[in-house]
Amino acid sequence: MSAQRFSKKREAIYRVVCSTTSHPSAKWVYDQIRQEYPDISLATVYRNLALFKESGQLVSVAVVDGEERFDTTVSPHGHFVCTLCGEVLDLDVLRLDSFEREVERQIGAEVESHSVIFYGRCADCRCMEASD
Amino acid sequence: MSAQRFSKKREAIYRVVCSTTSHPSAKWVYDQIRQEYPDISLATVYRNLALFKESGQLVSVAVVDGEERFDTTVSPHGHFVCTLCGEVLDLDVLRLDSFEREVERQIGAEVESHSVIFYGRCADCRCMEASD
DNA sequence: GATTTTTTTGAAAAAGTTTTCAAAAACCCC
DNA sequence: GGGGTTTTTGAAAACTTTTTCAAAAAAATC
Repeated sequence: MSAQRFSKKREAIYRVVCSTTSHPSAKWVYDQIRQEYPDISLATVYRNLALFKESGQLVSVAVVDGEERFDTTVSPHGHFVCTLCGEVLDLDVLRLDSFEREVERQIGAEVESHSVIFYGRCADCRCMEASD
Repeated sequence: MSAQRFSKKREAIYRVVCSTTSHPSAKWVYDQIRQEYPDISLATVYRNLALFKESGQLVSVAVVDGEERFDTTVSPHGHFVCTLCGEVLDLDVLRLDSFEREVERQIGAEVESHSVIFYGRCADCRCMEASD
C-alpha cells in the first residue's frame, strides 16, 4: 500500500526504529541492526532514515548533542528535550494549526508543517540535582 | 558590561553576525570575515559562535540543509523556514510561555525555553512555482 | 616595559551525516 | 528461471561541526 519497501535490510531498519519510543539516533538504530545484520553499513542506515523521512513514515524531531533524533509517531505533537541527559519526550496535543494560517497571512508563505520543542531539565535530572 | 569580548577577531565575528537579518550560517560569517582577516580559521568562527550562543548574545534558530543558522535577536520569537530556498524569516510574537507551565505539569520537567518553527514555501518561491 | 599567566588561535584530527560510485541484490519480462 | 533493468548497498570521499593541542596573542603582575 504505502509504496516501496523493498530490501530485507530496509525492512529491518524500519522495524527497529519503530520498536522504541525513545526517539533514537541513527547510531542507536545502527547498533541494533548490527545484531541482525553484522555487515550492514552505517551509510545504509542514514540513507534509509532519510528515505523514510522523505516518504513521511518518519519525522526528524530534534538534534540533541549533535545527533539527529527520530520519531515514528508522525501525527503532529510537540516534544521536550532535556538539556542535561538528552532524553526526548512526546507531549500531548500542542498543535499550532491556527497559527499556521496566521503565519501565512503574516509573510505570504504557504505553511506545510511546524515544530514545537521545549527545552529544560527532565523530572529524573531534577531529582538528581536535588540530592547534591 | 556583558563580560568578555577580547580579541579583534572575536569582535569582528560578532560585528558580522549582527550586520544581517538573514540568519546566517557559520560558513557565511566565515566568508565575510575573511575579507577583513584572510588568515582566520573556520574553527575560530565556529568556536566564537558557540561561545556567543552560550553567553546568550546569540541564538541557534534552525538547521537548514545541514547548516546551523543563527539569530542575534535573542528576544523570544518564532521562525519560518522555506523548504525550497532555505530562507529563514522572523515571525512576530508567538510566545508559548503559558504552554511552558502546562508542559511542566504534564511531564514534571522544569522548562527553560522553547522553539517554534514553521516550514513551507516562502512568498518568493510560491511566485516562481506559479510561473512554471 | 619585561615576565608570567590566561585566553585565543590555527591546523589537524575526530565525530555525525551525506554523497559518490561501482558492485550486489531485487525486480521485471519473457 | 535466465537475461536485462532498476534499486540498494558498502566503502570511501566529502561536508558541517567540534575537539585537541601546541603556538600566538592578550591580560595581569611586577
